[in-house]
Amino acid sequence: MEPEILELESFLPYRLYRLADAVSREFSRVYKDRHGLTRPEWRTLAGLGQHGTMTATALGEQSAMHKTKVSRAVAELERRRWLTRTPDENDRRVEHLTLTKAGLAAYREMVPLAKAFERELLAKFSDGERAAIAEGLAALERSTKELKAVP
Amino acid sequence: MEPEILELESFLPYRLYRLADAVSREFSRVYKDRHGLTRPEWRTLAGLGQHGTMTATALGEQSAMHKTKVSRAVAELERRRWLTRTPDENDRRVEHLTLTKAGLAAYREMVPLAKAFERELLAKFSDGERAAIAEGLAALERSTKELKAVP
DNA sequence: TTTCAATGGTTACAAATGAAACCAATCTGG
DNA sequence: CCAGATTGGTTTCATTTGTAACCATTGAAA
Repeated sequence: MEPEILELESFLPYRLYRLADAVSREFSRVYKDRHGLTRPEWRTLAGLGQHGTMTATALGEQSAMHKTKVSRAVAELERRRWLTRTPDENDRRVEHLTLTKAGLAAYREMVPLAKAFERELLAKFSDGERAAIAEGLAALERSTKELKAVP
Repeated sequence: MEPEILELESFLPYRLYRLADAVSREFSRVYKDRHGLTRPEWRTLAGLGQHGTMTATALGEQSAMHKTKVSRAVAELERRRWLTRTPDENDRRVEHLTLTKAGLAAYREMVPLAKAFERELLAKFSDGERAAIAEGLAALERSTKELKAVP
């Protein structure tokens, strides 16, 4: 029996990784060039901007980050005075995180840039392609959720 | 005018990154658990297994890795005696990389595992979903190629 | 043919990451 | 009530990564 060959270019994990890397690298310029944020810091800002107040654990779940990443990102944003921590009344292990005025200002400045980035990216496609992207990603996401559920 | 909010969960760069991270993390068990390879090392092995002989530059292009990653991965695989370097006859800066018997054996052992992984992942979807995934990814890839062409 | 730019590849250093240990605080079962 | 397990979050350490500088060689132009 003939030894098999794997075509890397069409291998799903590789394709996804490469795609994400390219898109995400390009988008990182928006927050890196502008404010010198790292990706975890940007996600933290985005999470708090979107939800108002969150705990570190909730942030980690929403934005798919390991708790050490969250911890470090929060520390840095606090150092910049972009967020504050408020201890929970009932459970003193928990802190509630909220953006300060400065943090909120940065968030509001960034949102339109993020949306414009996405819009421009999607503008290149036909309606059919956009639909395929939406359906394809949704299907893949469904399948990775199962991965998490089982282990 | 109302300040805008960005829904992170539906933001394309974030979705792609999360997806790639989940899939690629899961797949990494195949080469990490088995042989303690890093992702660049696995890709190097895959590239050489697929093409027989390549230069480091070609490897970097094919598998979308920065040249330092390639350099380090090659050094490690050489240390394991999974590949050898042959200086180019005409240009002494260039080296041609080839898998040794041991490297080839590892490659051949891994290919079926990789294919099985992909097959199982795709088995969860309907024909329509698989078609959407194929079309959607292809469209996205086309668009990121443009990104590279322009900068 | 000498000089200067470009190319293939490696190395040094700083920053980002992941794993595991850790510290409190809280919850649970006996 | 209290010993052990669990949870929220931080820290430490080793590994991985990215950037930039670097070395050697080759190519191109004057």
